[in-house]
Amino acid sequence: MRLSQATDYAFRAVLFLSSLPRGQVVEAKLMAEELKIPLRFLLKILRLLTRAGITESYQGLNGGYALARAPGDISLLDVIEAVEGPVKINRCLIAPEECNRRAASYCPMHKTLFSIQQSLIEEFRKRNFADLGGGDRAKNAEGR
Amino acid sequence: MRLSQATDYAFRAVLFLSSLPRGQVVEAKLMAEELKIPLRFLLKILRLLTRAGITESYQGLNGGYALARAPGDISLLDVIEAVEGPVKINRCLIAPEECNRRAASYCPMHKTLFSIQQSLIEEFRKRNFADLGGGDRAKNAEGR
DNA sequence: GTATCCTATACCATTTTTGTATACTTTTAT
DNA sequence: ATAAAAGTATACAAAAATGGTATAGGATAC
Repeated sequence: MRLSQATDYAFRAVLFLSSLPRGQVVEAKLMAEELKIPLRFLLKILRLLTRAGITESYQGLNGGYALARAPGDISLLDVIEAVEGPVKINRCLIAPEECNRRAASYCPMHKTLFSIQQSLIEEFRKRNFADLGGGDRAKNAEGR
Repeated sequence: MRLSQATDYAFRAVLFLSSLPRGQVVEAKLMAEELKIPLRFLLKILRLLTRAGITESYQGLNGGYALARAPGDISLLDVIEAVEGPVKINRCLIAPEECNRRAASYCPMHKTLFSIQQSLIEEFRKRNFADLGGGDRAKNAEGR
């Protein structure tokens, strides 16, 4: 019942990028040092974030990564799903046929876990990276 | 971000016991067959549940397991904690020194994840095994 | 055209989870 | 008493997931 290390790293990376002036490009090597994340592993994670439209990548000299959207438009859920895939708190919610009693349709356990899962997802959706520390500077930079 | 197979088995076992008349003792072998759980693995899980005061065990001939409390007094959280230990959704919430930025005290990520964790825990605490399917029969058996 | 940066895929090591085996203790019925 | 039927305890093994690395290649600015 725990988020992976990769997701934790992803949070940090997005939080870091959120703290920079909008559009600022940073190379992965710098982020890796700053955030104490193994470079290769961070690169892998950043590719997931890019594929999910959370970050943008720039190849070549002076390349790097930047946020693809405003911090306020990136939720914790977005990052989690980009890295881990959909949030599913139990096996039977992933694939009903894994419920070896084949009881998914009427199993009360099923219904209850689904409901809890939905409220967890909602919690993750509610929080974005402007609400978090990094967002302050970003908000200021966008001039309020 | 998923409950373990062991926890899923534990849910089933408690749900099964909840569906029986109060105090009824059932041997592990029967439960294993009924619920399609490997016997040895189930025994291990039942020991965790017993240690947590959720089930009671009886040794010797005609021994087995029964619920130690009424289904309505057993929450999903009780079972999860018995099997997996405390619910901690991120590493930095387990051991602040694992936050390799040593920023636990002021890190906004930290605060936010903690708050989400608390509401998840609350959800798990709210649901008990009388509310679930098995509880019906149990409630009836206790005569309402 | 080359140095610098990202991309893609495959690989490996470690840890966690799931499941099994072995030896032992408790209890009850005979 | 004692044998059979249960649970207990610990250690071990297999499998899956996770974390991290390596290698080869592609894009871009200068």
